[in-house]
Amino acid sequence: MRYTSGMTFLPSACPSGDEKVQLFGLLLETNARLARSLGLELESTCELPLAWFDVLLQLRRAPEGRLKMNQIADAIVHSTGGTTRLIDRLEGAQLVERQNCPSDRRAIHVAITDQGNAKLDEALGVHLEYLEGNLANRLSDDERATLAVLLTKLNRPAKP
Amino acid sequence: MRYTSGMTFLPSACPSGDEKVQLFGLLLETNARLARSLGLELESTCELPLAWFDVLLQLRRAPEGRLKMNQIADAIVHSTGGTTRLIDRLEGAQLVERQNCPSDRRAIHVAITDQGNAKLDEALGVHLEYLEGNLANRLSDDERATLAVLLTKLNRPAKP
DNA sequence: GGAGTATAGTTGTATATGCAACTACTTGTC
DNA sequence: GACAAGTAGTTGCATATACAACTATACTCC
Repeated sequence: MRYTSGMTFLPSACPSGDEKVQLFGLLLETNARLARSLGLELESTCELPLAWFDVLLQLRRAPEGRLKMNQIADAIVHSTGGTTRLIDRLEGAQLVERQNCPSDRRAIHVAITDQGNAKLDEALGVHLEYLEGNLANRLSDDERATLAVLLTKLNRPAKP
Repeated sequence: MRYTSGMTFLPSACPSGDEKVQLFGLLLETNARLARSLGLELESTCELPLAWFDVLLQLRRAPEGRLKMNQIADAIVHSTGGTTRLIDRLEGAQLVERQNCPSDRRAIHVAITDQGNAKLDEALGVHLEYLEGNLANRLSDDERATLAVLLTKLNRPAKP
């Protein structure tokens, strides 16, 4: 390939090199790699899909260890339909249970069970080890703190 | 809820509050939100799924505008089987084409077509506008540069 | 207090993806 | 130069998820 004039590369139609486009691509790629490797790790050592782990973690963090369906859907960024079936599977495995919500009969409380807590503890062990080798390894304490700040800014919902 | 002693919260079995665990969760969540909103945007305005956009972008960045199947699979972080079928769809839409590789008859070159380039230009317009409103909006130039550095460190393959 | 609107969750259906088994080709070794 | 081992890509099958239509319940405003 030869370029006859100047220093531009594919000048006309190539904002693919744009700094923001690259950053966004990097975010997607990094996430995909980490999610995949962690997913394989959890699946092979705990038989726990990453999505299940995510649900259990959200539940543990929640007050009383339970959330409504739509809160889960939002927290794990799934559709409500997808969440229904994901919870079906978790309930089938007895890691969570559905409970009626007395104050709103449309709503469902999803609570983590003892089995779910035990499974989560096991998975957190694996996860922490994973993070030692893949996160703490690569970023210092300060860098991790900075990253957390930046991601938090990015994560805020869009303006109306 | 009351706590009788000290300041710990769910003390025994709760590294769910661990700083690294939180950071990792934040990364997954941020990514999921951004990917979803960009995907909806691209789909509704260009009829281009995010995965297709990703492939086209990788191809444009590649020298000669083409890559082998396994390079694509790696770049977009899919399995090779998944990539085969993704490329099937893109080829069906005439956005890319498969070409034989003369030096290795097992390999396939996937090249972006003129139609593919046109579609990508259209999508990049939408993407850039999206990034204005969702990335440039929230992070300064410096912050974006920092984020790029941190993600790059995170994105490196694990040690053997 | 009843009609209309909004919200929570589920289900039918379509699609996208991963894994494992497979074919075809290449490379290395003796 | 043939056989073993490795690599590139495809395919069968199972599964996970999204979207849209639907049901049931709650809220609002007249």
